This record gives sequence, structure tokens and C-alpha cells, in this order.
Amino acid sequence: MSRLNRNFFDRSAKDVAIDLLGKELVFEKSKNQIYRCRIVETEAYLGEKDLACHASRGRTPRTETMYGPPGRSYVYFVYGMYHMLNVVCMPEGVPEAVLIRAAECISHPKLRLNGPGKLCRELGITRLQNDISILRSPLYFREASIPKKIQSSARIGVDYAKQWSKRRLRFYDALSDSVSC
DNA sequence: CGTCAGATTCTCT
DNA sequence: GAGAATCTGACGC
Repeated sequence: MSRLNRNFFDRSAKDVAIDLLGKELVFEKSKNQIYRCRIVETEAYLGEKDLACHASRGRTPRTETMYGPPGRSYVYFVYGMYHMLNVVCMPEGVPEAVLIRAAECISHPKLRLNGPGKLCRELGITRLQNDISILRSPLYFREASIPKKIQSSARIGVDYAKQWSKRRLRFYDALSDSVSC
């Protein structure tokens, strides 16, 4: 099964968010700890104009990663407790990203990855994995299954984003029981 | 079932 | 100093 390459991420976060459903996330945490997870829920964040996107406040030390080239990770910390795993999309200078919200862990079926905070907690993803390539080990994506039933909704927890809070930029496989809501 | 508050710290004003 | 791209357990019905 082939790895997703830079071209896959070098386009709109909305398209990437949809196409990542069913794909496999591989995290080689250590030599004998390799996680393989089927992505079932994502959200797209569409750059400076998107009031729910961190980049809507402009370029800051935190959002610098999102302005970088596509195919890299953007991991940040929220609520004092949780890390969020995102993948950077669009060419360098255009700050779009996809939040990985939920997945089914194939290699470790007991893990529940039904929520972006839990996903990072269970896999051990922290800011140590911020701004690293997601095109090669230890963190990458590859072709896998086709999602069974794609649905969309408003994004979670972005009520403050005015008209952008209503945009249907959350995508999920409705037939997965790991979807977070 | 549902709603709600607490945990806990980083980021930007 | 306020608020945050969350989760969990407690409580009330």
C-alpha cells in the first residue's frame, strides 16, 4: 500500500479532509511500538479568512507551522490537557490544515481513538511531533480502505467563529463507531 | 437519557 | 488575564 505523497496535501484542506477518510495513519513511536489506524473523522481549517482557524489571528510563533509547506504536522496544545494532531495543506504561505479527530486502531484494537484529544493521548503524540514531515517514518499516511458512508456537519467546539461555525467542514464515516459525536 | 463543571497550561492581548 | 479546534465523571430526571 503506497504512502500519501506531498501532492496529496498540496491542495485545499477541505479536499484533503474528505480524502483522508479511510486512509491509514501510521505512527512508528519506537521500534516495537507501531500504530496503524484507520481515519474516520476529520475537520478542515481554511486559512486566515476562516475565523475558526488559528491562522485567522495572523502569523504567530504558534501558527508558523501552518504557513510552512504541505505534508508536515501541526500539533498544538489546548485546554491545558490535550494535544491536537493536524496535517498542513496547501502551498507554503497558505495556512490551511486538517484536524485528525478520530480513528480506529487496527494494530491495537483496544485503543479508543474517538476524539482528537484522546487520539493524541492514546498514541502518545505531543508537541515533540510538531512540524515534522508526515511523508515518511515515523509518521505518515497510506492508502487503505474506502470509507463506507461519508457525512458532513459543522465543526465541533468553534461556536465563537461566527458565520464560519456553521460551515460543514467536519467529515466522518457514519458507519464507524469511533466517530466522536 | 441529558446538562454541567472541573481539570490544567499555553498563547496572545 | 482571558479563553481555548477537549474529555470525563457527577448529578438530576
